[in-house]
Amino acid sequence: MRLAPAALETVFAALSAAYGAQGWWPARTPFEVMVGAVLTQRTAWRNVEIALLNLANAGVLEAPALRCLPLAELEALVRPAGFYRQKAARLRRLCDWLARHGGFDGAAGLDDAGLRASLLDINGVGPETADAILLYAFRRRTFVVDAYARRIFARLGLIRGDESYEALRSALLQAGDGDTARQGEYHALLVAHAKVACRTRPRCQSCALAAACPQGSAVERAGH
DNA sequence: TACCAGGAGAAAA
DNA sequence: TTTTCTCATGGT
Repeated sequence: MRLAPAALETVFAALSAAYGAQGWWPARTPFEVMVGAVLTQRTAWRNVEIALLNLANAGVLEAPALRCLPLAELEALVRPAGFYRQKAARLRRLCDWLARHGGFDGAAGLDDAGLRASLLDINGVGPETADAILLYAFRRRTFVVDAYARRIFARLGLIRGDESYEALRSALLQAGDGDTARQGEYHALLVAHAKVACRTRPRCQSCALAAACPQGSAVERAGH
Protein backbone atom coordinates (compact mmCIF):
# COMPACT_ATOMS: atom_id res chain seq x y z
CA MET A 1 0.00 0.00 0.00
CA ARG A 2 1.01 3.63 -0.48
CA LEU A 3 0.31 6.86 1.36
CA ALA A 4 0.62 10.36 -0.05
CA PRO A 5 3.42 12.26 1.71
CA ALA A 6 1.38 15.45 1.38
CA ALA A 7 -1.50 13.92 3.34
CA LEU A 8 0.79 12.96 6.21
CA GLU A 9 2.30 16.43 6.16
CA THR A 10 -1.13 18.08 6.32
CA VAL A 11 -2.06 16.00 9.36
CA PHE A 12 1.24 16.79 11.07
CA ALA A 13 0.90 20.52 10.44
CA ALA A 14 -2.68 20.67 11.75
CA LEU A 15 -1.93 18.64 14.87
CA SER A 16 1.26 20.56 15.52
CA ALA A 17 -0.61 23.85 15.34
CA ALA A 18 -3.37 22.53 17.61
CA TYR A 19 -1.28 20.86 20.32
CA GLY A 20 2.20 22.38 20.07
CA ALA A 21 5.48 20.62 20.76
CA GLN A 22 5.01 17.39 22.72
CA GLY A 23 8.60 16.57 23.67
CA TRP A 24 7.98 12.86 24.01
CA TRP A 25 8.33 10.13 25.41
CA PRO A 26 7.29 10.99 29.01
CA ALA A 27 10.30 9.39 30.72
CA ARG A 28 13.64 10.46 32.19
CA THR A 29 15.78 7.57 30.98
CA PRO A 30 15.83 5.12 28.06
CA PHE A 31 15.16 2.28 30.50
CA GLU A 32 12.08 4.09 31.77
CA VAL A 33 10.90 4.33 28.16
CA MET A 34 11.29 0.58 27.79
CA VAL A 35 9.42 -0.16 31.01
CA GLY A 36 6.63 2.25 30.08
CA ALA A 37 6.32 0.70 26.63
CA VAL A 38 5.64 -2.70 28.17
CA LEU A 39 3.38 -1.43 30.93
CA THR A 40 1.16 0.55 28.56
CA GLN A 41 0.25 -2.52 26.50
CA ARG A 42 -3.54 -2.42 26.25
CA THR A 43 -3.60 -0.05 29.24
CA ALA A 44 -4.38 3.61 29.87
CA TRP A 45 -1.27 5.68 30.55
CA ARG A 46 -2.57 7.02 33.88
CA ASN A 47 -2.46 3.48 35.28
CA VAL A 48 1.06 3.07 33.92
CA GLU A 49 2.13 6.21 35.77
CA ILE A 50 1.04 4.72 39.09
CA ALA A 51 3.10 1.59 38.42
CA LEU A 52 6.12 3.65 37.31
CA LEU A 53 5.90 5.69 40.50
CA ASN A 54 5.82 2.46 42.52
CA LEU A 55 8.97 1.25 40.75
CA ALA A 56 10.74 4.59 41.24
CA ASN A 57 9.84 4.73 44.93
CA ALA A 58 11.13 1.19 45.37
CA GLY A 59 14.40 2.23 43.72
CA VAL A 60 14.11 -0.37 40.94
CA LEU A 61 13.58 1.84 37.90
CA GLU A 62 16.91 0.71 36.49
CA ALA A 63 17.70 -2.56 34.80
CA PRO A 64 20.15 -4.21 37.26
CA ALA A 65 17.97 -3.46 40.31
CA LEU A 66 14.75 -4.51 38.61
CA ARG A 67 16.40 -7.72 37.39
CA CYS A 68 17.31 -8.71 40.96
CA LEU A 69 13.86 -8.03 42.39
CA PRO A 70 11.86 -11.17 43.32
CA LEU A 71 9.09 -11.70 40.77
CA ALA A 72 6.32 -11.51 43.38
CA GLU A 73 7.54 -8.07 44.50
CA LEU A 74 7.75 -6.88 40.91
CA GLU A 75 4.19 -8.09 40.30
CA ALA A 76 2.95 -6.14 43.31
CA LEU A 77 4.63 -2.94 42.11
CA VAL A 78 3.26 -3.07 38.55
CA ARG A 79 -0.20 -4.29 39.60
CA PRO A 80 -1.94 -0.92 38.96
CA ALA A 81 -1.06 -1.20 35.25
CA GLY A 82 -3.12 -4.38 34.86
CA PHE A 83 -2.07 -7.75 33.37
CA TYR A 84 0.48 -7.57 36.14
CA ARG A 85 1.68 -11.19 36.07
CA GLN A 86 2.40 -11.06 32.34
CA LYS A 87 3.95 -7.61 32.51
CA ALA A 88 6.23 -8.44 35.43
CA ALA A 89 7.54 -11.46 33.52
CA ARG A 90 7.97 -9.35 30.38
CA LEU A 91 9.92 -6.69 32.25
CA ARG A 92 12.13 -9.37 33.69
CA ARG A 93 12.86 -10.75 30.21
CA LEU A 94 13.60 -7.24 28.97
CA CYS A 95 16.19 -6.85 31.73
CA ASP A 96 17.66 -10.24 30.86
CA TRP A 97 17.92 -9.09 27.25
CA LEU A 98 19.73 -5.89 28.29
CA ALA A 99 22.14 -7.88 30.44
CA ARG A 100 22.86 -10.29 27.56
CA HIS A 101 23.66 -7.38 25.25
CA GLY A 102 25.92 -5.54 27.66
CA GLY A 103 23.32 -3.02 28.78
CA PHE A 104 21.72 -0.22 26.82
CA ASP A 105 25.00 0.97 25.29
CA GLY A 106 25.88 -2.53 24.17
CA ALA A 107 22.51 -3.05 22.50
CA ALA A 108 22.85 0.37 20.86
CA GLY A 109 25.76 -1.07 18.89
CA LEU A 110 23.35 -3.12 16.76
CA ASP A 111 22.16 -1.69 13.45
CA ASP A 112 18.51 -0.69 13.03
CA ALA A 113 17.28 -3.96 11.55
CA GLY A 114 19.33 -6.09 13.91
CA LEU A 115 18.14 -4.20 16.97
CA ARG A 116 14.50 -4.44 15.91
CA ALA A 117 14.78 -8.17 15.22
CA SER A 118 16.48 -8.72 18.55
CA LEU A 119 13.78 -6.81 20.44
CA LEU A 120 11.04 -8.76 18.64
CA ASP A 121 12.76 -11.94 19.75
CA ILE A 122 11.93 -11.13 23.37
CA ASN A 123 8.77 -12.91 24.51
CA GLY A 124 6.32 -10.14 25.32
CA VAL A 125 7.76 -7.54 22.94
CA GLY A 126 5.62 -7.30 19.81
CA PRO A 127 5.96 -4.85 16.90
CA GLU A 128 4.37 -1.85 18.59
CA THR A 129 6.36 -2.19 21.80
CA ALA A 130 9.54 -2.76 19.81
CA ASP A 131 8.96 0.34 17.68
CA ALA A 132 8.20 2.52 20.70
CA ILE A 133 11.47 1.36 22.27
CA LEU A 134 13.39 1.81 19.00
CA LEU A 135 12.08 5.32 18.47
CA TYR A 136 12.08 6.77 21.98
CA ALA A 137 14.82 4.83 23.79
CA PHE A 138 17.27 4.17 20.96
CA ARG A 139 16.30 7.10 18.71
CA ARG A 140 16.05 4.93 15.61
CA ARG A 141 13.81 5.87 12.71
CA THR A 142 10.57 3.89 12.69
CA PHE A 143 6.83 4.43 13.00
CA VAL A 144 4.78 3.30 16.00
CA VAL A 145 1.56 1.92 14.55
CA ASP A 146 -0.58 1.92 17.67
CA ALA A 147 -4.35 1.85 18.04
CA TYR A 148 -4.40 5.65 17.94
CA ALA A 149 -2.53 5.93 14.63
CA ARG A 150 -4.73 3.24 13.11
CA ARG A 151 -7.94 4.91 14.31
CA ILE A 152 -7.02 8.44 13.22
CA PHE A 153 -5.69 7.52 9.76
CA ALA A 154 -8.66 5.19 9.17
CA ARG A 155 -11.21 7.86 10.08
CA LEU A 156 -9.41 10.31 7.79
CA GLY A 157 -9.84 7.76 5.01
CA LEU A 158 -6.08 7.47 4.43
CA ILE A 159 -6.05 3.75 5.30
CA ARG A 160 -8.65 1.01 5.63
CA GLY A 161 -7.63 0.23 9.18
CA ASP A 162 -7.34 -3.54 8.90
CA GLU A 163 -3.94 -3.59 7.19
CA SER A 164 -1.15 -5.62 8.75
CA TYR A 165 1.17 -3.88 11.15
CA GLU A 166 4.15 -4.18 8.83
CA ALA A 167 2.22 -2.90 5.81
CA LEU A 168 1.24 0.25 7.69
CA ARG A 169 4.65 0.79 9.23
CA SER A 170 6.39 0.56 5.90
CA ALA A 171 3.84 2.81 4.16
CA LEU A 172 4.06 5.44 6.91
CA LEU A 173 7.85 5.32 6.91
CA GLN A 174 7.99 5.66 3.16
CA ALA A 175 5.58 8.60 3.08
CA GLY A 176 7.27 10.47 5.92
CA ASP A 177 10.72 11.85 5.21
CA GLY A 178 11.21 13.21 8.71
CA ASP A 179 14.15 12.48 10.98
CA THR A 180 13.88 10.56 14.22
CA ALA A 181 12.86 13.56 16.31
CA ARG A 182 10.08 14.34 13.89
CA GLN A 183 8.87 10.71 13.85
CA GLY A 184 8.70 10.85 17.63
CA GLU A 185 6.83 14.11 17.54
CA TYR A 186 4.37 12.74 14.97
CA HIS A 187 3.43 9.78 17.13
CA ALA A 188 3.15 12.00 20.20
CA LEU A 189 0.77 14.31 18.36
CA LEU A 190 -1.38 11.37 17.29
CA VAL A 191 -1.62 10.26 20.93
CA ALA A 192 -2.58 13.76 22.05
CA HIS A 193 -5.23 14.02 19.36
CA ALA A 194 -6.67 10.56 20.07
CA LYS A 195 -7.08 11.42 23.74
CA VAL A 196 -8.60 14.87 23.20
CA ALA A 197 -10.76 14.56 20.09
CA CYS A 198 -10.41 11.34 18.09
CA ARG A 199 -11.50 9.13 20.97
CA THR A 200 -13.39 5.86 20.68
CA ARG A 201 -16.48 8.04 20.60
CA PRO A 202 -15.10 10.97 18.59
CA ARG A 203 -15.58 14.58 19.63
CA CYS A 204 -15.68 16.01 16.14
CA GLN A 205 -16.83 19.47 17.18
CA SER A 206 -13.45 20.11 18.81
CA CYS A 207 -11.34 18.35 16.17
CA ALA A 208 -8.32 20.03 14.59
CA LEU A 209 -8.63 17.70 11.57
CA ALA A 210 -12.39 18.11 11.04
CA ALA A 211 -11.93 19.94 7.74
CA ALA A 212 -10.03 16.99 6.26
CA CYS A 213 -12.09 14.25 7.89
CA PRO A 214 -15.12 12.44 6.41
CA GLN A 215 -16.20 11.51 9.94
CA GLY A 216 -16.26 15.13 11.02
CA SER A 217 -18.34 16.28 8.08
CA ALA A 218 -20.70 13.33 8.59
CA VAL A 219 -21.28 14.39 12.17
CA GLU A 220 -21.74 17.97 11.05
CA ARG A 221 -24.29 16.95 8.42
CA ALA A 222 -26.17 14.97 11.08
CA GLY A 223 -26.47 18.16 13.06
CA HIS A 224 -24.39 17.19 16.09
C1' DT B 1 -23.05 -0.62 35.64
C1' DA B 2 -20.77 -1.32 31.60
C1' DC B 3 -17.34 0.12 28.91
C1' DC B 4 -12.78 1.34 27.68
C1' DA B 5 -7.65 1.83 27.62
C1' DG B 6 -1.05 3.29 23.21
C1' DG B 7 -0.73 -5.50 22.93
C1' DA B 8 1.03 -9.90 22.76
C1' DG B 9 1.10 -14.76 22.80
C1' DA B 10 -1.15 -19.14 23.24
C1' DA B 11 -4.87 -22.01 22.03
C1' DA B 12 -8.40 -23.30 19.02
C1' DA B 13 -10.54 -23.69 14.61
C1' DT C 1 -2.98 -20.03 8.41
C1' DT C 2 -6.49 -17.29 10.63
C1' DT C 3 -9.47 -16.40 14.47
C1' DT C 4 -10.47 -16.43 19.28
C1' DC C 5 -9.25 -16.37 23.99
C1' DT C 6 -6.69 -14.76 28.01
C1' DC C 7 -4.45 -11.61 30.74
C1' DA C 8 -6.56 -7.25 34.97
C1' DT C 9 -6.57 -2.66 36.96
C1' DG C 10 -8.69 1.89 37.38
C1' DG C 11 -11.22 5.91 35.45
C1' DT C 12 -15.49 7.66 33.13
